[in-house]
Amino acid sequence: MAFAALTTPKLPTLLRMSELYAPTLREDPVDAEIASHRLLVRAAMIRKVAAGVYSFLPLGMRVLAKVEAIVAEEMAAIGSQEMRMSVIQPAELWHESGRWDDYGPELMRLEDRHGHSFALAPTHEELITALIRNELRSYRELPKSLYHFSNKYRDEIRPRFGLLRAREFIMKDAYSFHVDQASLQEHYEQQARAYGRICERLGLTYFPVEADSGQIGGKVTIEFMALAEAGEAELVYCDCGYAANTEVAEVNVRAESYAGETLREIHTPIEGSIASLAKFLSIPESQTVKALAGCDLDGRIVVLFIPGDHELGPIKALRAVEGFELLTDEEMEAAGLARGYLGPVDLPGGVRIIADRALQSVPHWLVGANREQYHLSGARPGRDFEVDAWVDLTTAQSGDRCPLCGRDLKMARGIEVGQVFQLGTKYSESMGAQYMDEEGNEKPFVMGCYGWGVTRCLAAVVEQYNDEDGIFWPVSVAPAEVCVVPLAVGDNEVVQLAERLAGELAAAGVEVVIDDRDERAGVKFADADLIGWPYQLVIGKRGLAAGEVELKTRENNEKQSLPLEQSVDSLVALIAARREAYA
RNA sequence: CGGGUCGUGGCGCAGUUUGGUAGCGCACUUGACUGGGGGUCAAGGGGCCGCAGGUUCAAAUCCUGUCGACCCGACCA
Repeated sequence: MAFAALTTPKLPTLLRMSELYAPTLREDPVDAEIASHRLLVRAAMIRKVAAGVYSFLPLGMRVLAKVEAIVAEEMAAIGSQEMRMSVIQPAELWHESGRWDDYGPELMRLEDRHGHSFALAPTHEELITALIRNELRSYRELPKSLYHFSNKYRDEIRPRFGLLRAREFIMKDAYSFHVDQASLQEHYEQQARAYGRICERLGLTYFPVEADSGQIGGKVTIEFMALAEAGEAELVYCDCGYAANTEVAEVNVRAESYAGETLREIHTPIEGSIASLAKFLSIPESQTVKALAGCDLDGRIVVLFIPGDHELGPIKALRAVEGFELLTDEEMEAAGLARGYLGPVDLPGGVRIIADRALQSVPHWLVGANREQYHLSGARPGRDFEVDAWVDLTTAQSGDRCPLCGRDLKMARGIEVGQVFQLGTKYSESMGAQYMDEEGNEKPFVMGCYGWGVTRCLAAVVEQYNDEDGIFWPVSVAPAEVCVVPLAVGDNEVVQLAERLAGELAAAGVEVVIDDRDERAGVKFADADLIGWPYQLVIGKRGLAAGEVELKTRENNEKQSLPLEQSVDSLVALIAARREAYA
């Protein structure tokens, strides 16, 4: 089953800089720190409306339209149908799913004049489930996959980095409905492959990574991470293809013993921290064991032990201990725990001990002695203390080993541009969305959902495609493919030739912008470099005298001379080839 | 939510310490020159100094309140 994509760009193929609303800025906006934020504002793609809220100007809009068209094509290719759902949603639906309360202050709420409550949609599971539950009734109609582009609203604690963490943003979200897990699995894999293709067509360097499902729910999930230093997510990856978010990566951690196996106390007149302990004993931090005191949902105290050179993974801790929260200094004192010198031996009664599974292979541990300025070496699980549970607790880091091939993992930062989830029956059960199977039994739909951050991926592309002069867009999403730059505006010959070439390129289907403003060369070059047209066709008296025009490739800033009369043909061929590379 | 910084033409900033005619650069308008990397000269237009109170003969400047923005933090013992 295939559907034509509805969201297709109807973009004029010949733009005039003299007419375009594109107020570029010479200076960086003060509040912009990262390249994408800085350059998208300077290049007149976006303007800030409020914290984390942006408008798109014509240039940004053209890029958006192209991104959406690519996403729409890939959705159509896997049989997902485009629709459009409302952004204002009745509170009742959110009460039904339980998320009116669970979502917390991040959910933007409003009331109408009658006092009825609404949510501004942060996502659309509730609405689509409510939509289909009375109208999609039979197994014969399944599977179904639907998607839409819409604004999403999330009242972030701290919006920042321009489009990367915004309170209003555009997302493509698809939802699928199935009779069983096998059918869901099939579409889930199609969606994941579509996301890979979208990344490639956008020119993004990316990793699909194992991830946590967070507030959306469900267990299986893959995040699509565009690599970028400005990204807020951290991932580990391996040459063998394995990649995972450090928060959930189940990797093999190296942990080591310190000294002999006899239990003995060491006087450590230092500040109670792993770094100072390792320094004091002149050992690597990996030979120490870090203890973290917390409590569970009922307030019962739990002490977690992890290899000293690692950090606690908060998501993993929550999986191991329901409602896990770290104790404050005061709470530790009240519980009689020695802050900075915590250890597993002779803890107060009733305190549970949960240890990272990597420590299972460490026969004896270097740990706190539960009294100020003393540590224990040779503490042996099973002999000196009992571990209640062995689980995976650490945030993955470089130097950990790949769970697939055992090689050392590397770390990178990334921007999460998309995520695919298997929801299962979470929403269909809580919201009573059922279909009738072959035997006439009512069954909850097995659901999947698939989010793609349209505005965020635009920022991700800029993060990967910028230099000191501005942006260099991949041809697939550039606001136009070629900028024709006539120099010497007073010169009729130059101007007329530029108009002719621009017209011929446009007629050949190339998206062209002509910089027909009465500006000096420097201004035109600076704007063209900033905005990031992939190619600049420079026409000036100098070249003309030799019967040549100049082609600048923005990606590498290389310039080449083209014979005037062949320039259109060769540029048309070049653009066709570039499009092919991103198709 | 905690800590910090800041709100002055469209943008970026000075002026606030020590109260007394609201300034600079860019942008904008007009004219002239100029024309291959943000040009030059000349003449212009544009601001209740975030908002609300207060002190004072007089407030961008001092006081109180309020709103907003930005940065750091909010698990990393």
